[in-house]
Amino acid sequence: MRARLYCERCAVRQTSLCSEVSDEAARELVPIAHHRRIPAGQVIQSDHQGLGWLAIIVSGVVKLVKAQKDGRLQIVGLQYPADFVGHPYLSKNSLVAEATTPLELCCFSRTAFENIMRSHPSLEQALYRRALSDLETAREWMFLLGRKTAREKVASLLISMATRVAPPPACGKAAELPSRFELPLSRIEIADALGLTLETVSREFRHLKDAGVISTAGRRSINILSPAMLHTLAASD
Amino acid sequence: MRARLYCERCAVRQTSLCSEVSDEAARELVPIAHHRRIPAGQVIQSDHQGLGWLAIIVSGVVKLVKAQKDGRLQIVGLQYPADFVGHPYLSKNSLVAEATTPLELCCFSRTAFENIMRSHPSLEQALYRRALSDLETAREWMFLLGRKTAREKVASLLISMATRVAPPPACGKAAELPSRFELPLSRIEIADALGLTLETVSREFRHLKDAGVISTAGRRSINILSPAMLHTLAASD
DNA sequence: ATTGGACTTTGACCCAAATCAAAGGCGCGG
DNA sequence: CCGCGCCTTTGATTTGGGTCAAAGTCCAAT
Repeated sequence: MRARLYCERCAVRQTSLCSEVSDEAARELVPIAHHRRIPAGQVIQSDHQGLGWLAIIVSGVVKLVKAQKDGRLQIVGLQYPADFVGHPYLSKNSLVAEATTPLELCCFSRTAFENIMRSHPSLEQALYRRALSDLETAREWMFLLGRKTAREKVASLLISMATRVAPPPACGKAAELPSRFELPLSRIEIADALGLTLETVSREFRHLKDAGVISTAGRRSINILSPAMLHTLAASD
Repeated sequence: MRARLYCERCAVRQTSLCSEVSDEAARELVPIAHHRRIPAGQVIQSDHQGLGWLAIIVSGVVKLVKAQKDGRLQIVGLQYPADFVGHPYLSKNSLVAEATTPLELCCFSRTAFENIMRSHPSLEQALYRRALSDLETAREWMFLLGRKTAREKVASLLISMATRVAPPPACGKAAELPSRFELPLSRIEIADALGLTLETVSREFRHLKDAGVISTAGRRSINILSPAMLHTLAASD
């Protein structure tokens, strides 16, 4: 199984980098991989001067936060298992990446990784494709922020989180919503992702529960009672 | 002058692709370049099945629009002279690119361009960097959509358009706001870029004029009377 | 120069979501 | 098992920006 090529403990799912690069590139990556665990809430890269590392998420969720000095902040990206964290050729980005749940990472030192990238176009291309996919995600999110109502925003985020947190669908099958999943974000974080306040998020959760679309157990468990209704409320075309 | 390498009529400014790739790559690109003019308002790529072309903007502005069937729409990107339009390895994107002003493009057929890209890593890397830069722009924009007030949104967009529409600053100098520039967007387009309505945009223009920050001449000419005040109102940190 | 139509401005009113305020409940450490 | 914080819910009120409506302008084609 090729996923093992990276690193013994990296049971990263099929979609990860391993299946996108040439065998030689993968073989060179193995020895420079190392694991790391990060507790929830910890910042994972301030990344001064291009130092630090790049990583593939093995388990857990990372939020990318853009903040202003006046205290306002907006979550501008969520990275799930198999996603890449950090960018080579770092554009001194003004982002903070933070674990929203306990995290398992498969890390590569930045310089070693960039060296392999230079000699293996397939690796560079794989990252390029990921950047394009991130861009597409960001633009979809821009539509949500600019044009959707609070209700649609919450429904959309629930769908997107449920899809990404669930195990990947069998090859060739469309992704389906799980009937139950764990929220990787608190109410405040959901609000910061959607450009809302936590009170509004809470009220929309209440509405979804009253409408029989979802039910909750504890603070983080969500049951999706009516996937069809949820999709309708999300109004994603 | 290296800019000429691309194509005789491509007086694309210094920042463009030409200065970012190897000489050999640039030499291969020249023969496949061709020019095209596009009137304002015209859609420039629906790009079915990866056909069509990729282009560098020589003059004019392109808006990237994401629309839903219910009529809501959001501008999710603006491309200015020297920017790239379209993505290789096209991720069948759900975007429509449209000229907001008359446009001059330097076009490359998609397949020819991708072939050159495969044999010239410097070209691929240049596009990768552009994608990362687009991503950074998109995330900045997400903050604006999610967390800024109408006034801050309008001020921010004015600054960004004024900066990009102006001639590039002398090497080593910081970009400075021109005292006068032409808006590349109508009021409706500004509203669609900022997640507002055209009425709100109009009212914020009025406020900026009353406050002596800008003045207008005709529908599209803007005079920046107080760049400092404009920056303050934009609240970009 | 005239004129028609689209773009823009302005005004009046309304509503979705923010803000302010106060309980309530989950879960962790003792 | 208990109690204390913090996260979350709920309620009351406010408000920024949206909606609806009407007048005013720019400008391109006649």
